[in-house]
Amino acid sequence: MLPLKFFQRPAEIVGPELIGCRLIKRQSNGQLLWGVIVETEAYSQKDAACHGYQRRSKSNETLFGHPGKFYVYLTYGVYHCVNIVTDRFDWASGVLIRAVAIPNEHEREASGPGLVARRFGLNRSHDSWPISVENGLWLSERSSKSASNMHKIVNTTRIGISKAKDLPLRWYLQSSRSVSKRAKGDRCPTREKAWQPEKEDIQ
DNA sequence: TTCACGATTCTA
DNA sequence: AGAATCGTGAAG
Repeated sequence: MLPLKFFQRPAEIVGPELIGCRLIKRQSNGQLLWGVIVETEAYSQKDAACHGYQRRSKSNETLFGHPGKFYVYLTYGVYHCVNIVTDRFDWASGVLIRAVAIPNEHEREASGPGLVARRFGLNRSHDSWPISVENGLWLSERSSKSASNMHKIVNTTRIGISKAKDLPLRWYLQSSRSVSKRAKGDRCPTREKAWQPEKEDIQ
């Protein structure tokens, strides 16, 4: 379990460090569903693309709250997006989880924020949930073997927004085929070369 | 009450 | 490239 301290830092610091960490959910049948985070984006109050930009409301309240919680919202009336609240109380900021690589599942099963939420069964009812093992929904650190510092992390601009689109606040694991959209000129690795999570990654 | 707009995904 | 889809916030 990642310590609270981890989240009590600016989103642009937490964003890239979340790459390689695991998203874990205890399902109703008792089984663990988990995957490695391979793509993230950072948002904070000072940037125009952030939900908390100059506007506090019922729907984005969690983003202004304490770090270490999930901020889940509905977009396009259809898809849910999962965020991690970061930094400090009363300052809207968070990291959007854009893609997760799940062992023994299709590469693109959770390739995109809406698909991540769908696969993990997350929706508005999970909004403001603390990240904790007790709640059955948490994050764990990078494994020593898996996606980590020895893998290249690409830093590029965010996706699907109209405002502040030039800020380099998106990060992804270059060697993963589960990344939703790659930066211009970055070719998707072949299955042979690509990194992928393995069962042994979990402790 | 009305209207425009998405932190998206899927299909052509 | 374009449509689908609906909750939310701002305007009238």
